[in-house]
Amino acid sequence: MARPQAYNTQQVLDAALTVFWTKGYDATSLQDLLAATKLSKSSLYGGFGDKHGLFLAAFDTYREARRSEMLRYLSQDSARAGIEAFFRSVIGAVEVGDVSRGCMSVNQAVEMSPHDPVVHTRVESDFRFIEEHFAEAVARGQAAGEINAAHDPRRLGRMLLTAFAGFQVLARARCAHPALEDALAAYLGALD
Amino acid sequence: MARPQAYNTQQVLDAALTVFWTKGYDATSLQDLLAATKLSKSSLYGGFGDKHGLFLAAFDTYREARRSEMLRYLSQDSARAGIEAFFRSVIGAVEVGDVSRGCMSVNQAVEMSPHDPVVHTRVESDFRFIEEHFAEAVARGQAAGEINAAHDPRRLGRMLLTAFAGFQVLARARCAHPALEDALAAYLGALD
DNA sequence: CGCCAAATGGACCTATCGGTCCACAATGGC
DNA sequence: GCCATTGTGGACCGATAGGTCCATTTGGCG
Repeated sequence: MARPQAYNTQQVLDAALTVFWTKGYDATSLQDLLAATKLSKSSLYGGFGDKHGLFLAAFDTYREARRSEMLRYLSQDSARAGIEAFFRSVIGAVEVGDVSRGCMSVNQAVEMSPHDPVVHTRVESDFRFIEEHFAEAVARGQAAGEINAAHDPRRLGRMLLTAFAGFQVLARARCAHPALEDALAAYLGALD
Repeated sequence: MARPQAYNTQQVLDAALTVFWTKGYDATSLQDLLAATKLSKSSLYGGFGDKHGLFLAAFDTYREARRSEMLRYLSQDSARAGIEAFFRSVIGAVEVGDVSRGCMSVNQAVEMSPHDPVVHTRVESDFRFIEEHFAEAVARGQAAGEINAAHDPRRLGRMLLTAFAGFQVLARARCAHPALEDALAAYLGALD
């Protein structure tokens, strides 16, 4: 019973996500969101509570998508090649679209995490996830003889996490590809 | 002739800087700035043009201070120890104050650089500065036998730049010290 | 067919946003 | 001591921020 909702929740979240990801939270106005989602104000507030609620919902779909994307890269046969491919995908994302969006978790680590405990928790969780899966990939690479077994996998995982965050910042600032390729080469060398 | 200005420009810039650095550009309101600087609106607009102008002026004092700080660390006798000390200072800044501020250039690479060409230019310049001085320090360390001479200094400089940005992001997100110490150890290992 | 409950459109609200303006205050030169 | 000039306080501005409210629509179920 009752009137069925006229919008597709996932489509709305995707549209909202694009705006939040590109412009950040504060710089995104309700107007921007209404224009992007084609929702009416009441539908937005009825369906998602408020701007912050919509943000969290959109952010969560982003997080989930990015996590599985990372796992897809890392899960290839060669763990070392997986790590390389993952970073190369970050480099490749620099020129997509007119604005480089970087990684939303990194962006939010900078923008909201310091002042918003709810966002902070999510960002922390994302970073832990990244670190752990890097460490696991490193261990796998070591077992396969692709990565120097003298290194502590957790240490390298933590190094790669900082590398990841740094790459995403430089990507958002439209850093030139060669610089990132050079850095990547150095990181891969550090695995030897 | 004419009435003398009642405020100290540098003090005002420092006060404004603290707010912009902590909260970011968009989240900082005129009210915040007037409260922090104790200026009247007309003095602020008369002296700095507008919010954006004040931001740029404050940002520039920040950039200059941070550049010389970096050089101070790197210029010690052992280039390798200088690099280590520099990164350790980033780690040490995590717990200062109630909000971790990170590096304003990194923060602005995320917040404004994608949409603001003027800020973008400054951020790019800062990153180039950091990369170059890392590379130079690496070369110096190689000449002194502290760093493996087989590495390309520019590559390592670029790696350390990504490391720097990553550290600052994690610092702003209040990442725990041990994780950053581990990452630093891995980076230092990569210099061997 | 008619009723109920949820979804919707859009008017409306207050607070605050960044910014302008002008009357007045304060000084150094004459 | 007065004038020219710059600095300052605060009233004022339109635009927009995020958010609420209610009348209307819409569809499934009895």
